[in-house]
Amino acid sequence: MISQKTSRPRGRPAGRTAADGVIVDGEKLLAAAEDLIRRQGPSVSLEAIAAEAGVTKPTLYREVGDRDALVNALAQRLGARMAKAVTGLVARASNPQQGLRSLVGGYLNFAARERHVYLFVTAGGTGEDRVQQSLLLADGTARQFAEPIAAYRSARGADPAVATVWSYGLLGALHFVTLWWLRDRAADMEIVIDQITALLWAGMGLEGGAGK
Amino acid sequence: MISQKTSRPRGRPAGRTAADGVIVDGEKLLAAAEDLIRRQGPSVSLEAIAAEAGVTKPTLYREVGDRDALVNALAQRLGARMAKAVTGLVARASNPQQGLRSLVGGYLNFAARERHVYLFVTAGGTGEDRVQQSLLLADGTARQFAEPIAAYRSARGADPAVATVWSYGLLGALHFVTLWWLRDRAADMEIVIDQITALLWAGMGLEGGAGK
DNA sequence: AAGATAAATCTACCCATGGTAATTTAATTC
DNA sequence: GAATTAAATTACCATGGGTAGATTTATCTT
Repeated sequence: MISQKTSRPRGRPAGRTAADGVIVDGEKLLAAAEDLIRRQGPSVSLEAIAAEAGVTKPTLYREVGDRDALVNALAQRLGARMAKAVTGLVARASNPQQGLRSLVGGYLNFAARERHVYLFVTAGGTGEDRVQQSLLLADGTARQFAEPIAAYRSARGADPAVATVWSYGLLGALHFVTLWWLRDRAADMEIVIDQITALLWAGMGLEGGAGK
Repeated sequence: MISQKTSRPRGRPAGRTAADGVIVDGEKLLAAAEDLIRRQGPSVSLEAIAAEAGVTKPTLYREVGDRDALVNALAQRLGARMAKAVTGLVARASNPQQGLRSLVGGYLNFAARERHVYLFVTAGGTGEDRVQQSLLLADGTARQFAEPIAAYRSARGADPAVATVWSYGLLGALHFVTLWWLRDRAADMEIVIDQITALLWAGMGLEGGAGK
């Protein structure tokens, strides 16, 4: 029961010239994909996504690539939006610990609000390279985490080389707790945020002095 | 190019009676599945798995269920083996921090050795419930983590309610770092183990006194 | 002991979906 | 204005999960 929308005529569409700059616009396709995923969950077919955007599979293909490419593209999009929302919150925090708490809370809230898209980009790949698929969203974010961590530690004479591993660790913790919470809703969100914040805060040694 | 093996006759197999107890034995199917996944990667078809075990799809179906059920069953198997291997290591550790380090190292090593099966059970589900699929392996392990964490904190007057969230957090951190390491091999394993151990050790506050 | 029923298995099929080839129409170029 | 290029569609193929029905052997009933 796909939207079916316009069902264009068969050949090259009339009236549009290459000099118009913006062609079919991959962005529009991605937006449509997101929309449909939001409504129908992370298992939508490419056919349905194409239909939602008013095109057909080959066009979707030419524009964004195969399913893995779509997951990739949406991961970047979601990552960017998420980063924007969260950094906004963090900036408004009154102290570092509150900042971390804002980050954690922002992440959880965002994932909850965008549940389906979040799942699509973190577990959506049917592709071969499952490692890559699992880390798509994390990769972008990890780099953003790594820099401040390294800087902070350098500033206090602690080894900054941990930054990459810690970034992936933090994101993994956040991700799993998010999944668990999305599934079970077994605890109040505020409490979960407090608990995971406490873990990460202590883990990064933001409490007292620097590590060895 | 499937093994093809025996190709049994068509009807009910001769000579076997229900009173023999062990029937076709789901365990054998699971072992065969693991074997084939090890050789061919986490994207094997059910058809291939059935063939590897010398049966056909419907039999595999009757015995273990659909693909999600297979992932589930293998997750339990792998989780059990992993737990055994790791607790063995932890038991031999000379002190708590070394114990944690053994756990981390054991996890990473095990995942590396069983790379394909690990990926099959952590990212193998093509099914609907992606949240569930992502947490399959973690669920079993998290319960085992939660108890000692709660006990430890109770013993020092700290709130034991964090145990569940922390368990998933720890496993998420371990999982993501593992995936990152499996993909990039960008650092020496021993160093990665040290780094993630440091994060978790501090995070759980095993260093100094108890939390608030 | 013969016939009826149950159990265990395979063969053959259906159908959804990802991906591609061939086709059609419009714009652009020379 | 014919030839070429661009942008779509329709129609198809291949793979793979899942299932219905056929087939053979064991067990049960009378």
